[in-house]
Amino acid sequence: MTVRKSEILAAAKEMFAEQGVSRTTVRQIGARAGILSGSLYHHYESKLDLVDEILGEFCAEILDDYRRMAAEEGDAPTRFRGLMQYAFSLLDRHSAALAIMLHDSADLVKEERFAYLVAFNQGVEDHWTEVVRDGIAQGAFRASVDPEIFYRHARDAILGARRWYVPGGRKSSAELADDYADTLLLGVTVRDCP
Amino acid sequence: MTVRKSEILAAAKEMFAEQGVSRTTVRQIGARAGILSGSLYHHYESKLDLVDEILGEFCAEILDDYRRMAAEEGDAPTRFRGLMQYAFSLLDRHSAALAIMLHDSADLVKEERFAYLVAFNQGVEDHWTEVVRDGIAQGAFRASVDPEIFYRHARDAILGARRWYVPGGRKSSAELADDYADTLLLGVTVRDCP
DNA sequence: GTCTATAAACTGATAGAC
DNA sequence: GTCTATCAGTTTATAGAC
Repeated sequence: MTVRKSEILAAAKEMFAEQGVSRTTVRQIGARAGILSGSLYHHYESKLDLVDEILGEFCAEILDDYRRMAAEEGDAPTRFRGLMQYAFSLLDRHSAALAIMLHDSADLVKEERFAYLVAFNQGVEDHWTEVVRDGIAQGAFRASVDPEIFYRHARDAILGARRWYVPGGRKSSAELADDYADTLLLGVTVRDCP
Repeated sequence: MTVRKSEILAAAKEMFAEQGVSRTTVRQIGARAGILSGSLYHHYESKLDLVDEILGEFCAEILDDYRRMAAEEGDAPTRFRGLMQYAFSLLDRHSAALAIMLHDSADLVKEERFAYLVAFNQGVEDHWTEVVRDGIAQGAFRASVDPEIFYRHARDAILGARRWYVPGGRKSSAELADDYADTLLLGVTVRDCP
C-alpha cells in the first residue's frame, strides 16, 4: 500500500463514518485527500473498493485479537470483564470503522463481496457466548441467563456508546467498561446481604 | 389527513425504515403507494415533509406516554421495570419510526426543522434518569450508579434490539424486557447470600 | 388527483492530455 | 500520478395536459 493510497483510504474512512457510505461522494473523498475524483480512480477501481478495504482490515484485526484473548486463562467473570475492556477500547482505536459497520453493514451485506461481515459478527458472538456458557457451567452465572441474548444485550449497549462517547471526555472508555461490567454482572440493586 | 395522504405516509415510513431516508427515492415511495412520483407532490411538498410528519407524530405520542407514566406510583425498581416494558413494546408498535430515528436522526438534526428531535431525546432521558435518581435516593439502587450513564446503557441495549428482534419470534418483547430488567437490576452473577 | 414530460443538479466512473 | 472534460444514469422537484 502506497502512501497516497493510505491517505485516500483515511479520508474515505472519515467521510464514511461521518456521513454514511451512500451519502459520501467520491468528490468529497477526493477533496479531503487533496485530489480530484477522477485521479482517485487511478488508486482504487470503485467507491465500494474503499469500503471493502476499510472493513476487511478492521474485521481481520479484531478477529485476530479475539483469538488471542480466547487463549488467556481466568474465571468467567474475569474473562467477561476482559472482553468488556477490549470492546470499549475499540471506541478509542476504531471509532470510524465501527460507525461504518453499524450504519451501513445492513446495506453492504446485500452484496456478495461483503458476506464476510456476517461471518465476522458470528465469530465475535462465538467468543462472547463461550465465556457466558462457561460462567453458567461453572456456577458463576445464573442458569436462567440466555448466552445469546445476554451477549446481544452487552454488545448493543457497548456499540450504542459510540453515538455519544467522546474520547477524553468525562469518563474514559476503560471507566465505562468497568461501569458496564459492574451493572451487567452485579446489577444496580442494593441487596441486604453482605 | 386524507386517506391518500396516510397511504403515502405509510409507504414512506416503510421505505425509510428499510433503506434509510437518503437512499429512499420519491419514485420508490410512489411505487409502493401506487402513485407516480410527480403526483406525490400534490399531497406533500417535499420528501423531508414526509420524514417530518412521521417523526413528529412519533415523538408527540411517545412523550405523551411518558408523561402519563410519570404520574403512576410505585418504588423505583418497579417503575424501572415499567419503563423497560414500555420501551420494548415500541419495538412491536413503532419499529419503523425507531429505525428512522436511529439511522437518520444524526443527519436530520443538522436541519433546523428537526431540532425537536434533540428536545425529544432529552425529554425521554429526563423521565428515565428521574426514576434512577429516586432509586438511589430511596436506597434501592447503588449510590455509585451514574443515572445518565445507566440510562444510556439501558437505552442503547433496548434500541439495539431493534436490529435483531423479530415480532413473533423465539422471545416476545415483554419477555425480553423482563430479561433485560433482571440483568440490569440484579446482574447475572450468582451470589452466596439468599 | 393523476398522468406525461422535463428541468436542473448531482452521481460514479471513464478517456485522454500533460 | 494528476489533471480536464465528459458520459450516462439518477435524483428531487416542477409544469401543464387530462
